[in-house]
Amino acid sequence: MVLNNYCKEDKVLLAVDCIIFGFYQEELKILLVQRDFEPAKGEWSLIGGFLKKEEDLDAAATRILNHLTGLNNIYMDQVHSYSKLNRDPEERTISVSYFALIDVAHHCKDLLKQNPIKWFDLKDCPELIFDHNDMVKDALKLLQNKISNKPIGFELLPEKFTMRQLQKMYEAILDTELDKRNFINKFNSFDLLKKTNEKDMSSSKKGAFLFEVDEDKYQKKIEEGCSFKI
Amino acid sequence: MVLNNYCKEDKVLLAVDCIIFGFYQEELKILLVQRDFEPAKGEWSLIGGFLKKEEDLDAAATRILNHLTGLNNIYMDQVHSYSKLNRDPEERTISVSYFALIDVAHHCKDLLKQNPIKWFDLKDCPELIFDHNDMVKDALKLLQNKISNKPIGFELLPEKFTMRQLQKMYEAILDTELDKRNFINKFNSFDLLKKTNEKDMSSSKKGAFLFEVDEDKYQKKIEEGCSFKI
DNA sequence: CCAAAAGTGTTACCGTTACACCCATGC
DNA sequence: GCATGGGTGTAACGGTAACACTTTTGG
Repeated sequence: MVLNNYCKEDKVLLAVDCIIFGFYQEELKILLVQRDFEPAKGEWSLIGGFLKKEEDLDAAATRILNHLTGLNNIYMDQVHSYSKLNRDPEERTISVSYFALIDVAHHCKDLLKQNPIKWFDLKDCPELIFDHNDMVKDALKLLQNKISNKPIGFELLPEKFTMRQLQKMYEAILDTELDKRNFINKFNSFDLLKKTNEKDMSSSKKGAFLFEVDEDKYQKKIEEGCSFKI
Repeated sequence: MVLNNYCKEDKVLLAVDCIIFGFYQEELKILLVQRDFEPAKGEWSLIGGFLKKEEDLDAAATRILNHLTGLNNIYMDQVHSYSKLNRDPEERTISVSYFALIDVAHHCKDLLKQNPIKWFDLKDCPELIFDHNDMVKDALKLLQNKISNKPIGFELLPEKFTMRQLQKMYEAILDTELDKRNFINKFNSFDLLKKTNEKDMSSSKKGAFLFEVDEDKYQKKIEEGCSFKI
């Protein structure tokens, strides 16, 4: 058995593609870029780049995201590696996908203007190049799975949010409707949130109380590995 | 924004490492190889190889597995990609891990003799080279997660098996004890198995009926995406 | 005063869990 | 005849799901 029979010629180009999710107007959004170079110039694509010698995959994904959004400390998760022989017609490329959750409000709007990037409703996502549509599907599945077990959804919301926003976010991600009272009861049972004295007045006359994550409790619960099944 | 600024020098070596699970003696097992070359000669390692130009990752994993076990049609799932800068001290290598479920009974014993490979109790797994211990942990987590939602565990068993074997396999994977009656009731509610007229006489005097998967129902249920929460 | 969203508890139902005894047979 | 594992059903419990009315206030 020979395991170390590798050839330098078998080295490949490694790309990182990011499925960037956002949430506003009660919809799950995805950030896409219009390619300004061949092949597939003018078509929509995930935001991506190539792995560099001096970084690992997580660092590459972070760099690519920071470059396009100006944000640091973005929540990210590796999803899958894609390697079909002709997925990139230009050159053999393996791509590792990451999904990212970003708070659209924090996201620097200037960069949106400087770059040919745009938020799309996930439900209204255009045809993407290569196998990027598959990547989006797989990323969504993983997100749905993750959020059903860990309360990572906060990453999509501003620091303070209403219970209704939180619920709508879950509904958008899971593509389902949830009962208002059951949702609140369930979420309160997790004991993760602090009620603030502030109200959001933008969506009703009465106003809705804003909540925020109790970071101490949040960290503790995550470490304990509690179940957050919604 | 420049997305296509890749350099040929950033190409990397891509490895595939397989976490091969088996099940016998009521224990979850893992197949490991003792390295017969430097670096880390003599240490235990996952079974792996390098991606070749003309194949994708799934094909590479299949090839590596077939080479060592002689088996085809092995159940496999990609787990994760590992890319820490110095994970392989010899040369920058990114590794994509796969877990595989194999029926140890079908697995050709000659290959075990020809090669420095050996089955270990997962609980008794030695220190492995590089980040292979992490790979095993991650693979086990994914397996536990998968088997809680899809009935893939059959892949570890011979074609015909007793309910007790099935239960012990779940117990081994999930590292928990299950109630005999509840397990059988639950599993029967999935309506996936056919009772045969044969009995396994090896573990009791009365003998235990052998069951087999009803392939038609199995395929249908998988497609429908039914829940198989144990 | 009315429209529109916020906020709040209780009950019925169903799935999960806990649990014990008889059966068949080889020795 | 007895020790060993095989096979079976029911009842209590707990979590999930269904459900409606009152409150607030800007216009």
